[in-house]
Amino acid sequence: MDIINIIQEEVTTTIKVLYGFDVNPNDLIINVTKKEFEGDYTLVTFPFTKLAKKAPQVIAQEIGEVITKNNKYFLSFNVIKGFLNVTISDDYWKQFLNDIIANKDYGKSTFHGKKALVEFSSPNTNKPLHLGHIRNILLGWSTSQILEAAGYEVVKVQIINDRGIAICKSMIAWEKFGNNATPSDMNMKSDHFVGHWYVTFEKKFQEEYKIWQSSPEAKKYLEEKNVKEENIDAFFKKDKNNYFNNFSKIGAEAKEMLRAWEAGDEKVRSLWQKMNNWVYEGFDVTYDNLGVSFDKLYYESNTYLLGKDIIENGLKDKIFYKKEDGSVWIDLEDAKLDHKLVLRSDGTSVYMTQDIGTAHQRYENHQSEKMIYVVADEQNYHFQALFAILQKLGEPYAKGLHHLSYGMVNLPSGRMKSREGTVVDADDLMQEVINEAKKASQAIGSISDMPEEEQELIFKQIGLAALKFFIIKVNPVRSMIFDPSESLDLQGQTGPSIQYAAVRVKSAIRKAGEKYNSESSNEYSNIQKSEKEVLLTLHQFPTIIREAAENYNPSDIANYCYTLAKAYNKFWASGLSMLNAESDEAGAFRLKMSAATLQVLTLGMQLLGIEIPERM
RNA sequence: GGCUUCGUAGCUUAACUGGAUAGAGCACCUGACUACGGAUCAGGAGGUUGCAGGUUCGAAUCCUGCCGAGGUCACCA
Repeated sequence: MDIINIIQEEVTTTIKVLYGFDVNPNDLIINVTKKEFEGDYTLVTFPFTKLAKKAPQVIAQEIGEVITKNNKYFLSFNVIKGFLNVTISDDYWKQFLNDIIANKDYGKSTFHGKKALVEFSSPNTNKPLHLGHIRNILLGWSTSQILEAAGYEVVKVQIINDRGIAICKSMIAWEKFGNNATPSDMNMKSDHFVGHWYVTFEKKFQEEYKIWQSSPEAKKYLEEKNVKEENIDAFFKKDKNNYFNNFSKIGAEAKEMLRAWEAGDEKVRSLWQKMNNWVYEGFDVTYDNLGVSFDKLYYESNTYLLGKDIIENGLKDKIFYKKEDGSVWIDLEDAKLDHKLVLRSDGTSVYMTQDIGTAHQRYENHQSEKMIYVVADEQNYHFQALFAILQKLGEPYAKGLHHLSYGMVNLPSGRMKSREGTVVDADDLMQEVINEAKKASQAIGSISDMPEEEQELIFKQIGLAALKFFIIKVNPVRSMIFDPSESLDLQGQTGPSIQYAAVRVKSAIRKAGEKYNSESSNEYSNIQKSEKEVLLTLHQFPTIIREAAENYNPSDIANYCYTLAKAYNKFWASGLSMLNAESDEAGAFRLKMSAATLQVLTLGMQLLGIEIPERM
């Protein structure tokens, strides 16, 4: 049984006996004792002063005396103000180590049969993935892993935004300027190829816009809009969308293509198919390199009409209302939101309509209690509204919806802007960190004896560990500044330094071989401070996983892994030898503790999508 | 402007959800490989937790008001 539970139980009954009142065991405040004090766990006794009518230090003293007498696991205690510091006996810790080693799933919860669906990535198909997607994908992936470790059956999905004006822009540009070129003709990764035509479209559009700005038509337009001479530049900058919709030739072509697509025009559909397939081919490579996959793909082209029937029904039930112009709305003021449009006056759907439909469809497909949307915080309001609507519709899954919102990734120079060419490409970035890992590794030379292929694999594992850890360690709610040079760091609070701690253990275990009889670890006495710190940290693992799952927060796992690696490194350097231990018991114990650390680090990092190499 | 999220060392960040002297990493300075892998460890310097009030045994954390930064307020997605 878990020592925290034991403390809770003993303290609860002791309080009842000594002072005659009940406390909820879960309300007790029990922390790991701070390093500067003696003890393993600390009970805070301030909250009991009123009911016990005694000073906190008196309560602590009294409780301490009773529980150390009653339970063999409590070796000793000391009291400082309202803090009762309890030292746990070595017997408990030795048993604890045996338990970890015996249970390869230590830290995970047992499967409880509930299902969680996690949506992440969900890119547009007009250009390649970038740094923003990487944060999204890493959060989605690790959240999925964490939920699974917390006992859920997890379905990983993405909805691919494969239709709309954006992809039409790529298509038009390719058709007009592409001369039927293929990605291999231009020696480009196929999603980058499609992105290239998207950029081309924007460039041509801008050129056209620029020329138009000095045309008679533009002059008339400016007069109509009453724009003053000195504001013209700013006006044109802001008015881009109006130009696109009302004047642009190339814009009209793109819009016409979208219409043709919606009408099912065969030529357009086949070009669309071709472009999208190029993009998917490229995405697959990126996903594969990142080490992520999905269980089910949804395509917007199949789902964008969903939801209309739900709106119709809801209209009958008076959940929605119709305005005179025929548009349909919902009043969300009681949810502290405003009125939201759900159908346009011409009867076509908006984003919200589609999302209502897909949520419904997904529940029908998977019956998942939880549905998690990993989407950047710029859409906070949208998801609040969506969830409120589904609530009003009485959807059975409405209470299990969660928006895993995360902050934008900014560069030291500010926000990424495609127009300014500051978007950090996902493929480039991965390549860069892998190269950096390679350089660093070759400088050390510790794996230079290995076959080149194996080395390359390890460089990749290290580089990706650096990138992934750098991003995941930040709490999702915070927007983060991504400094490329810092992400290449392999030392300090980084993925590679955690890998390194684990790799050293592997090396030591290999060398130890059969040197010690594992059973004799039970005879070890006098666990040292640096050993205890590792044990206490190992002990937190199941709680950390549970909390990370509850809070949908992978950064908890990342920070935990670092804490554990750090505690272990400290032990490693403490002078307590494993291979040349003072006794068989000590060696066996330390080896077992190291193996347990390796096991936990491996699982913890796996939850983040990070692998531990054999050597590095 | 309304709503909303965030403000912690020069920089990137943590704090078990109200607990002890706010903990790390980077950068800077000083040390440690004839011990199991130095991508490490030991130590130094660096903080009025944006500001001002309040709540209480106790506040980075909760409340109020300011200040600053992001996001959002489309018949776009």
